[in-house]
Amino acid sequence: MGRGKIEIKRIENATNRQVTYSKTRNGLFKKAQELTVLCDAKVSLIMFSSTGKFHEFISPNISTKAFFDLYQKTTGTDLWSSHYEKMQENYRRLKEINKKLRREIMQRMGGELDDLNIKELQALEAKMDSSLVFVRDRKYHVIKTQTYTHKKKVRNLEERRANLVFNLETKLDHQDGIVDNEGYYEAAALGLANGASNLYALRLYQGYHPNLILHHGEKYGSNDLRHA
Amino acid sequence: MGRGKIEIKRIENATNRQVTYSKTRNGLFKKAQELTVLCDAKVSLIMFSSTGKFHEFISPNISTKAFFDLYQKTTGTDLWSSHYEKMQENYRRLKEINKKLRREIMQRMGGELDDLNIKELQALEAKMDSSLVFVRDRKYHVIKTQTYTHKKKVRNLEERRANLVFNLETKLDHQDGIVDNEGYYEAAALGLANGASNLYALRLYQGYHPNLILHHGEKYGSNDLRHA
DNA sequence: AACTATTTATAAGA
DNA sequence: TTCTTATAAATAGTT
Repeated sequence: MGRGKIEIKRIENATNRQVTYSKTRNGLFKKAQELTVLCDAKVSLIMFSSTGKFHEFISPNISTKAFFDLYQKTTGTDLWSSHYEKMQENYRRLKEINKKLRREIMQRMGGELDDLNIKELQALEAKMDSSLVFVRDRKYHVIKTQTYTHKKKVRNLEERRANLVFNLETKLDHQDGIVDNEGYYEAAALGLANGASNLYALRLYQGYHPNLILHHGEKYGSNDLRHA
Repeated sequence: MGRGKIEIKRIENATNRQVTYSKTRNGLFKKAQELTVLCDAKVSLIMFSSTGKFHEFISPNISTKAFFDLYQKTTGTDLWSSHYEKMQENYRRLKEINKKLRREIMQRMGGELDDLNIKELQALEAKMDSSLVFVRDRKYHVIKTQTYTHKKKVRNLEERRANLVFNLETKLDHQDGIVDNEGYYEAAALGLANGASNLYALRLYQGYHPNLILHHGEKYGSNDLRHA
């Protein structure tokens, strides 16, 4: 409808195409709106131009989501099932892996062993045994490192103590020339006791074996760090 | 547009409303089709009449699903999210659990120990140690059971051997009265050697300790099944 | 974006 | 629903 009739086929002139798109789109939206009001209908009209521009009309008495739900209910289709199925498959696989992991852990915790034969039990025991070696080695390494750090701290603190004692002795010498043991320990405590590691240093100084106080709940006499 | 102008408001006469719906719907579909062709556009037009009747037009160069995907991509909405948010949450939780299980296993295999402190390492070692006890106990139990079964089999086979030897001796006595050791063993082998457990029985009969042949790779002299 | 000649859509009636 | 037709509405080409 216009000055001349046009054939219904793609408009090759891009400008004309764009103008026609714009005019017809408005006409469609107007009609959709009229239909909504006049006939009490629900209309969803979505369009993308050839250049990808997006326009939408939807009857004001319904949301896009509700419209889609209605659409799917009416047509019996399920537009998200493909998405859902893919996820469901992933979920199922994850669950399966989880089950296996749990079983592996349970066995490594000493459960669910009933249907293992001797060979399997031996293999499991061997695995656990060698794993235990890893853990013990690691622990040994950590303790060694920590011990080294402690030793450095101790050295540092002993120096400070020596200085302290020296200063104290010098001072006392200048006062009345007498230094008793109690005074000695008090000075050491004042200088050193401000934290667990310092308590450790203090005890070390007093002649305790380091392993005795590194960790609690250990029997005295075990000198093997691998069993600490 | 018609014989008379009409006001844009709901048509109260149901018949008129239905007729107008039908006519306007056709007009819309025709325009949508024209737009698709003339302007190379993608159009989705879905409508429901006041009586719930459903009609749809969609540009032939795209599927409804693809259209919805395009719609969501363009608008940045996610119409499915509410449906599978719950599932996604479960999925996420399962993944988290899985990660923890893997870590636990890795640690029990002697890996990923770097960021454990001494306390944690000790706890891990203790756990693994006690688990090892479970596995050893189970193995011990299985071996004991198997040994018992073997013993029963051996008893049975020994009876058969005794019969065999008796028959043989009787036969030989009747022939020339001589039975040498080689013949003795041959007879035993004939009667017993038809499988691993029978080999076991045979060796047992020859006076070997069972543990020696139950499992390979063990040092002779270990009599503790818990270390078999 | 406006104009307008012309085509197209459709309201009312059959 | 469909057809007809008078008339309203939409729009192609132009400015």
